[in-house]
Amino acid sequence: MNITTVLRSVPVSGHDPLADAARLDEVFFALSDPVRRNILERLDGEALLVSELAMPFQISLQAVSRHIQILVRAGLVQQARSGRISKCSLDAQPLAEAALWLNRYSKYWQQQFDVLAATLADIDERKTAKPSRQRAASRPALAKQK
Amino acid sequence: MNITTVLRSVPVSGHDPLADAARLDEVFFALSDPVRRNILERLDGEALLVSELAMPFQISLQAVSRHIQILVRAGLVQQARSGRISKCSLDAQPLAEAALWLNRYSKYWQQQFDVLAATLADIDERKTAKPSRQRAASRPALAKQK
DNA sequence: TTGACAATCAACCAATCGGTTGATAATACT
DNA sequence: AGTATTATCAACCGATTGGTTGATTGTCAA
Repeated sequence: MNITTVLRSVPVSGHDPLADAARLDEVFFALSDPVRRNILERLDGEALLVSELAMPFQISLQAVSRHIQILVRAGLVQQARSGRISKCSLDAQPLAEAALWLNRYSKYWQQQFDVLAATLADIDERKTAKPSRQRAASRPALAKQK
Repeated sequence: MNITTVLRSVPVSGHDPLADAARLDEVFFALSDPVRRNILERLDGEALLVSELAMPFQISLQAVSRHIQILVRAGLVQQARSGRISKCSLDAQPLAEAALWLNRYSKYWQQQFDVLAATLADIDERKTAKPSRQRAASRPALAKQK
């Protein structure tokens, strides 16, 4: 694998701002529906058939098929048709672009996590000073969110 | 500030799954338009008037006003009306919910950053072994994305 | 071969989107 | 008082969405 392949595979924005923006439009739009988010969640780890994906929903198979088309359009799902069946698999790469865009604002919620961590630490400190019967679980995992 | 206030201010999903899903719908939909993303970008750091926000666009002020309504609906923008003017300010908190949802897939692009880092390290190693006139800039900043 | 099955296509529907223009409300300026 | 400015409301338009039902395509199986 050469460096060009790697760089092309990495979601660095700026290659083509116009196309990037349009792609972001489609990705965020694809994520704006609970059915489509559920499909993406269930495709995390395993490829599924359209009919399998449609199973839990109360809507028609045709409706689910069109939801999948929207995901394909956004580049989030790939379909491997083999005969009459169509295996759907996840392509998470466009999600990286979306996450990268959102990351611009991480400072805001990072701040909130810091407040939470500080408050928990404060509570922990008070409890340690005057021990009580029930210890609050410390949650470093939350603060690690960066 | 007590712990309840802090917890309520922290974007932990699961308080009300139904409402959370609907909120995510609105947030992701709000992000699916380049005009609205641009507005959010320019509200990062300073509050602006509707007319100031509308300035760079070729569309009517009314159209921009409605884009802002969509952002308000998603909870991303707050408007402080004072007389005939309306200062718009950013509320990034709903973006945290979106980022949290996306974070489920971070393992995929994390993997890609790892490949990039490894490849760059490999290139760096070869260049060090047989020095050449042009060094590739190493980019730990990318790998730090977690 | 015949029929069941997986998936998509096609046409239709009500609702919404993103834009327009025109009217209105509320404030500020001269 | 009269007028310009800021912003929203209202009505309209073409396009799209998300759902439906019905027809079609292609493959597997009895």
